[in-house]
This record gives sequence, C-alpha cells and structure tokens, in this order.
Amino acid sequence: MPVVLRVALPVPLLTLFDYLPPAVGEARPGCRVLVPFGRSKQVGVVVTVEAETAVGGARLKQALQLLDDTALLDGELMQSLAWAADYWLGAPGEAYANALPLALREARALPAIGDEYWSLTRAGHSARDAGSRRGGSGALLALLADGALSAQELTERQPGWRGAARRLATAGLLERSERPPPDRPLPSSLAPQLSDEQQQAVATVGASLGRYQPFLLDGVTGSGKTEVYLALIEQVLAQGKQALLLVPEIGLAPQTVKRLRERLGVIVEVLHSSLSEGDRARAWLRARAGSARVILGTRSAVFTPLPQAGLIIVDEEHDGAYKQQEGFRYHARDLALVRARALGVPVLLGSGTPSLESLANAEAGRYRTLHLRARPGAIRPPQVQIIDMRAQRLEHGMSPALLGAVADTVARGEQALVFRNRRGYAPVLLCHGCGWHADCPRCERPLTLHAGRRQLICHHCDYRQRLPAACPGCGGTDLKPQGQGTERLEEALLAQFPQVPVLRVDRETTRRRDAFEQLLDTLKDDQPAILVGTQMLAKGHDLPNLTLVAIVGVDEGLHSVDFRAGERLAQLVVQVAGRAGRSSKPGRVVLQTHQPEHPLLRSLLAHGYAAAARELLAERQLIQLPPYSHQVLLRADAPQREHVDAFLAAAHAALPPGDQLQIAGPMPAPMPLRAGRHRGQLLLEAANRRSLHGMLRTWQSALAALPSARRVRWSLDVDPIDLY
DNA sequence: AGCACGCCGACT
DNA sequence: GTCGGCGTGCTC
Repeated sequence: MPVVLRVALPVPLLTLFDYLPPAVGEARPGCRVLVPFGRSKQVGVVVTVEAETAVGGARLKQALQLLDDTALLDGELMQSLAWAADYWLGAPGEAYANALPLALREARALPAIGDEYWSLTRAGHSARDAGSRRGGSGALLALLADGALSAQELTERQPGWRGAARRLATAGLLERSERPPPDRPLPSSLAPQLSDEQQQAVATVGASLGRYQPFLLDGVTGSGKTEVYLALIEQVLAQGKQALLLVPEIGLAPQTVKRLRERLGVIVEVLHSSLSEGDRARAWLRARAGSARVILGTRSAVFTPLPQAGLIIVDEEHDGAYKQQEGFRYHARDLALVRARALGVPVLLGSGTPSLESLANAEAGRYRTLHLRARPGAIRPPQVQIIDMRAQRLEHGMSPALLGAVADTVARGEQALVFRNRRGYAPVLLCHGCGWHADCPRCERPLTLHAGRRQLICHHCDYRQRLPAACPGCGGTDLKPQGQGTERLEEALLAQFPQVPVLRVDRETTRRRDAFEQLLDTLKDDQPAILVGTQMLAKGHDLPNLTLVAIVGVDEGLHSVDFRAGERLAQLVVQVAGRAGRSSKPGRVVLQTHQPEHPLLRSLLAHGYAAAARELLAERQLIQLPPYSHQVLLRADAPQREHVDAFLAAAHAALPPGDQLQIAGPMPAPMPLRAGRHRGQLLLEAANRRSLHGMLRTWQSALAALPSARRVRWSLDVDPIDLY
C-alpha cells in the first residue's frame, strides 16, 4: 500500500506538503520529520498519513529522516492546533511553529529534561582552597564548595553567574551535569482560611474536575482570586493531574511563581518569551513527560502539552495581551477553552473586569459565573470621587482638588498614585508665535516631547529628533508644551511636594528588566511617597500604604473611534482604582475629567463595573457589534497609498455575493499613515459565525493569488481586538 | 518566508 | 563589460 505523509512546515503557506515516508522508522501523526524543501531542508510535523497524494506522484520527495519514534505532539494537541489554524486562518505550519519551542524545530536529539546542575571539579576544589579567583568567579567557587547546585538555585543566589561559570568551565574548574527533576516535595506553606465565597468557588469548580466546564470567576483586585486558584491547583495535584495557569504578562510572574512554589511544594514550570530557547524546550518537554505538574506562562504557554491535564486557568482573561497581534493571530483565552473541552477539564477565567465577550457567554449560560465580592483584609471598597475639571485653574493638568487629596494623603504618611496613560513630558509641542507643531514625518501625528532627553519622539514608530531650539516655521523661540505626560506630572509634583519622594513608573524609567520591581522595592511601607505612572502601575506588587489613586485625564478614551474604547477605559479605571487601600487602611480614588456627565463614567462610578459592562453590552447588542456579531478585518499597508487602495478594491471585488455579510470599507485605517506606510482596511461583519467562516478560506486563497497582493503587506484578523 | 532566476542602471 | 536592484515564481 502506498503511503504518503502530509506534513506541516514552518512556512506561511496555506497548504500542507506531501512526502514519501523516510527509509527508516514509522512516521505517525505528531512525529517530526526532516524533509527536503525547495533547495533547503526543513523540520516538519506529520499531520496525517494518507494512502495517496493529491499532487502528482512524480513531484513527491522522500522524507530524509524520522526525528521522533513516538509522537512529540499528542492527539489532543494536534487536534487543537488544527482547530486553531482553521479558526484564525493561520497557515497550518505557522500554528505548529507557534506550538513548538524553537529548539524542538531543529533536526537534533531532544534535549535532556533533567535539571542543569553545576559542581566543582577536583581542580575547582583546589582553586577554591587556594582562593586564586576573585569577583564573580571566586563567589561562584565559594557557592559550589559545599556541593552541586541547580541552575535555578544559582540564579537565585548569584544573578549573572553564567559568565563566570563559562570561564571556570573552560579552565576545567567547573562541570555541568543533568539530573532528573527532584521528586522531593518542597516545604509547602499552609493555606490561609478561605472566605465563604472563596470556599464556595473552590467547591463548585472542584465538583467539575474531570469534565469540561467553563467558569467565569468574577472578582475585583484583592478579592482573593489567587487563593482560589491555589486551592484548586492543590486539588488537581492531589489527583495526580497537571494544571496550566496563563497570565497576561510575565511581569506578574516572579511573585506568582514564588507564591505557587511556596504553597504547593512542587516545581512550577515557567514558560514565557524571554526564556532561553533551551529552557523553553526543557519546560515544554517536562510538561509533555508529565513531570511538570504546574505550568505558568504567558500567551504561547497555551500550546503546552498536557497529557495529564486537570485544570486550565486564565488569569485576567480580559487582557488584550492574550491575542497575538502579528503572524498567527490566535487568542490564547479562546484556545484555552477549546483545549479544555478537548481535554475534558474545567477552565477557569478569572478577572475583576471581565471582557464583554465572556460576560455575554456567561449570560447565555455557556459559562458558569462565580462571584468574589468581598475584599478580605480591606475595611471597605475604595470611594470614588469625580472631579469636574471644567473652569478650574489647573496646575500642569492637575486640579486643586486633586492636589489637595494628594497633600492630605502624604500628610498622613500614606502613599498616593497619580495615574496618567501618557508617557513623556507633553504629547504636543506648539509654537505660540505661528501655530506650528512638531509632527512625525512618517506618521503625520504629533511628536511627544521628552524633556529629560531633550528629544521629540513618535510613540507610533519611534522616530526621534532633537528638541529644536527655535520654531522651524517662524524662527520664534516661544515653543509651548501642550498637555501632560507622566514626566511633566512628576516635575510638577516634585515642585509641589519637595519633601516627599516622587517615583515615576513608565516604560522610560523601567527600561531594564526587573527595574519596575526594584523601583517599587525602594518604597518603604510606612513612609509617604507619590507614584506617577502609566498602565504599568495598574497591576502587580502590593502596596499596603497606598491609599489614594488619582486618575488624571481619561477623557481621550471617551470619544475614541474604536468601539472597544469604553470597555477598555472601564477596565483600566477599575484596575487602577483597585490599587488603593488594599490593607487595613481605607482607599480613596479621585477621577479628574472634563465630562463628569458622561454616562459611562457615571454608571461606572455609581454602580461599578458590572453595571457599566451591562450598559456597554446593551449598546453592542443594539447596534450589532461583537460579541453579538462576528468580525474579520483585512488589513493592508504599503509605502504607496495607490497600492493599498488597489489591493483592497480587488479584495472587495473578490468577496462572494450574498447578503449575509456587512462590509465596511475599503477605508483608511484609524491611523492612515504609520512609519511611512499607508494603511487601509476592509471590515467584514456577520451575525452568525458560520456564514462568515464558510467563505473565508476561499477568499483568503483568492487574495493570495491577486497580483495587487504582491505590492502590499496584508493580513486577515479573525475577531480583531482593535481596529488599528 | 526564503530562495533563485531574470532583466535593466552605475561602477571597477 | 559586470555587480546588484527588486519583480516574479516556486516550494510536496
């Protein structure tokens, strides 16, 4: 019987490729094979084994080598990947490329999955006794004098040890070895007493272990979601099963890992993008072997094999970071649901500000909702006060009432957070003489003034120029910064409160990894301080002495063209406000706006997120926007606008006839020019997903074949989360 | 995506 | 006379 392997290759092509089986071994679905491809070689994954090929038999080449005796990707993962590629219109090979760590996409033996250990050689002991090495090398020798240590332990005790290790290993003083991961239960700490609501949530999800059931765990910051996760993971571990915990960004991870490790007493495998490829592959393989019992990771960790799956948790499920925004545009939260169903396990979506999609699913009965209302340890929820900015004298954008609240707070020895979602000194630099303002030549948007660096920077494309001494338009020197960024607020607060430390937290001040944590570590829990910052301050790190959150200017979010702006604004306000008053001291939130009457703000502040979300959902239903309709966005960009227009017109013409689809466009993107490229889009909407999805693959193939497609960069985004 | 082939401008 | 620009086509 003739046998043909249908193989997924890591290329952005919409097809699988057929090969004759390799000379040695039996290639099954899920195995990797090395195949000739064009003039080079590629590692691919066998998707199916067929009796015959659809392409001419003469074109078939033979696979060069079978790389796995048994499937590297199990049946469930293969099935979920196929589903994902189909749903998000990915090239099959790209889905597999996302799932497999880079080190596993090479034609090499699988790395050993033991832990990496380092120890002194005999010569190393002598060198240590002689004390001949100084600095990092000397410290490392001393550290290892009492016996071997794992790479993880070394990183904890001597960050940056690898350089010294390399030098010492070359000198023959150190050696590396692999050991199986220790089975020892690490010392685990006791669980705190759970509140009634927490206990009930744990019991409800616990009763569903062993079968598919989505849950929406609706709990504000500080309501103790993490304790619910921990209790459930404990149950899963007790059954000998694995738990996967997804978090939106790894900034949250160090504390979470520590907490998981201390509480659960097992190794917590961490998977995220800044891990080295070797470590990634090892973690992935340990999950596949079942020796990793708890896996914590960001978006791409949703592709971890889970042969003994017990539970999947998606923390902060509303966070947009779960959607990949380039290449294979999948949504990790949605894929987590699909995998949970395929694996027959419950999936827990946690958030204090659930996405409207998840709320609609809960409403429709597809998810079960669990509420955590109480804030254990907090006396009462923070009080929110609106400050009407109209007709107020502003001090660098801050009203007297806001400054007064900050003054009261620091006078009590407590800490205040001033939130502003704009980096830099001022978003616009204007000439008072002639009206000229500094624009980015590549985006035609105002440049942001960064006073400290004496630069004008484009926040869309990172174009930079020196701050001009005089106006390029009229030569005048009366250049006025318009509006406020965090840098300017920092300056103003420093001037206003010279005796209180003012800390700015944004991407500029936290360039380096860990800088954020280090910066916050300098805060003394019992000392007054003022924090100024962006988005970044919305989560992570407990600040027990923080009692005031002052939100400066969210008005931009109230009239954005993006229909999700309101939802995002509400989520942001609630998340930032949640930073206030987490311990025994009551918190206070002031929100400064020019539009105190805005219905979204009023409902949010009077009745909370749930009520605001209900109103936003009602609006979406009324005008048939997601989640009550389904969207696919075709984006295109090119240096010449005519190329974009021609492609989108051809794409429009290539749509199948029918009245199932609403078509918006072709139209310019909300930012029509970015980094020197003209951008346009075509938006498809349909009330029912099937009628939309049915034609998409055909259309996509037609687009790929268009001559005009060669002159643009284009992509299809299924369920886009923003229209930019 | 890579890679080769192929046909027109400024250089040793 | 050639090096190299990127348009076009192909990968089982």
